[in-house]
Amino acid sequence: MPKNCNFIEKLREVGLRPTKQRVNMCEVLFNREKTFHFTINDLVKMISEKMNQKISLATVYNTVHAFEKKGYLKEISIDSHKSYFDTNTSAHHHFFDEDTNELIDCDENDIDPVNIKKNITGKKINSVEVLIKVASDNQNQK
Amino acid sequence: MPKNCNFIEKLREVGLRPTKQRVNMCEVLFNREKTFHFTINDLVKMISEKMNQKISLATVYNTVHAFEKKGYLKEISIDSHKSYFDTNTSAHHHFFDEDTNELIDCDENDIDPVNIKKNITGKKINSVEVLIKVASDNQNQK
DNA sequence: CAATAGTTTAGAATTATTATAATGTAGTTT
DNA sequence: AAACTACATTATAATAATTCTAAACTATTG
Repeated sequence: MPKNCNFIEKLREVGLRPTKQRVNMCEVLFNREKTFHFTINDLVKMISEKMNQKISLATVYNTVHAFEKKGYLKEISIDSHKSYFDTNTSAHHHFFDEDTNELIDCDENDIDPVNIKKNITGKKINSVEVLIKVASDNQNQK
Repeated sequence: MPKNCNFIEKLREVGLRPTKQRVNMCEVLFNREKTFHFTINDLVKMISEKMNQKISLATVYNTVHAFEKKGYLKEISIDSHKSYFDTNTSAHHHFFDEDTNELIDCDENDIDPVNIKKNITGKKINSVEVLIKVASDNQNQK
């Protein structure tokens, strides 16, 4: 079976029509071993290059947000200038390499569960996320 | 002694000239019991109202960033649309109330230290921050 | 109090994101 | 497989957040 079948399936599941652009986007996003972190700009470049075909910025924004709303992508905000998306949508933690501006998944086993002893009264915890900022050892920190 | 003396001092320490606008800003920012979370927009409004005098957006941006660079303010990014600053610059964790869009400091004693068992090799950990998103109990989560 | 170095300001420029409206296309119907 | 329809894509315009600019202003120094 052609490798795109599952993407077409996936798009249909989510209620999106499997158009050429969206299938290309899926290949860039989901056709990989490891989870993948990207900015919208990264993604536009990668799709244009890999598929050597231009894709409109608006399409990328719309489709990324459609995937996000349906839970196939997750937004991670580092600071006001750096917003990433992650193909790993489960609750998990991140390293952020300040030297390379790279976002790296934290293996579930490499960090102990966060123990919150006291929550805001009357509220339910929806998510707990840890961001660990790292940098080269021999360098002044941010 | 006039209440502004310490702000003038503080500004001088940081290498900023104690102009009228900056002293006003300091009053809004630092003249309070509890730590204070705000967006740039919040701050402009508060200064204008409290001091009943207009202040330029550019001045607020410049001065906030000057304070941030010198370590008197800390940026906290919730998602790409919500960037907050915090007058508590020590490493600490936050609750984010998704109902009210309010950022709340987490008391140091209310959360156990985060235990990171394995770091990226060759890198030094600069900061570890936990963001706990909460919402009203009887409400569908984000 | 004059000189100067740094500051404030309005508005222009820039950047990231979203909206728009015309054109195009996937999927369905015939 | 032609044609229909609903949804997509696109270039561009609009909006929003932030930064830049250059002229007018002000705190400090001598």
